[in-house]
Amino acid sequence: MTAPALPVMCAALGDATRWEILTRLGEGPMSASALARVLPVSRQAIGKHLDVLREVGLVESEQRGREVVHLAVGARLGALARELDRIGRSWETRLLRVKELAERPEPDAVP
Amino acid sequence: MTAPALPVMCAALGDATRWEILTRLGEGPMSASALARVLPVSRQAIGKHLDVLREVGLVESEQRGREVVHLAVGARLGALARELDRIGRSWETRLLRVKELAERPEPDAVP
DNA sequence: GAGATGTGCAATCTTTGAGTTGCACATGGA
DNA sequence: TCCATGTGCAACTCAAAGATTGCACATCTC
Repeated sequence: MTAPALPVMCAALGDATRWEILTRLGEGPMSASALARVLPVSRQAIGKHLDVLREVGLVESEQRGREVVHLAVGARLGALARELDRIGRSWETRLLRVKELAERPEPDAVP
Repeated sequence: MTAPALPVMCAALGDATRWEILTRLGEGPMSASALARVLPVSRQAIGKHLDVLREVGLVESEQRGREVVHLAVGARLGALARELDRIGRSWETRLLRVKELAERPEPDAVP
């Protein structure tokens, strides 16, 4: 799967219920019904959240007998983290350059 | 400012227009009106997005004469990235442990 | 001082998304 | 075989979020 756009990835993580789900799935594989027993939402709602998370690669699902178990994919979260870190650094360096220019009184005009 | 909860941070980043805004602000300080001239949304809409971004610390604002200029805060994005990376790693290690147990045929019953 | 530009607040509209209920179907175990 | 459990699909409700328009006020510039 190709990496989804940043806003889509972040939107998938921008919901409290989905974080609850991810936290459980981070501890081990679970079925939608099992999640529904633990969390205060219906199985159908959880199913939709799992769709969203699977869409961006944060969750993988596997048929296991009668049920389907889901699991959180840490590697995908790590990839997102690296990308965000890269962007944050670029903002910082540009900020530094702007400040440097501001503090230098007469930086010479461009030839 | 104390770090906002993860879902809130991610929700702030989970919108395409806000990413547009952040991208511009990452290149240098801009006013809301200047952003509205560049982006295909009204100044008021941009103002609300800036509120959201400022709320989670991704943008800082400064009165400069008649106008208010805004700037993207890379450090905040870096902090989020580190936290996501930490969580992603924890998922991976748990996954490894589960697989280890699964591959070991008879790991002794709990006493 | 007059006009242009930038900002803030409020009311409104519209769409999206989270959540629910209901029903049909498959599958594992007694 | 019967029943409990798990899943999938569809229609519906409801609130929140993105976006717009309109107006009042401040401030820089000519």
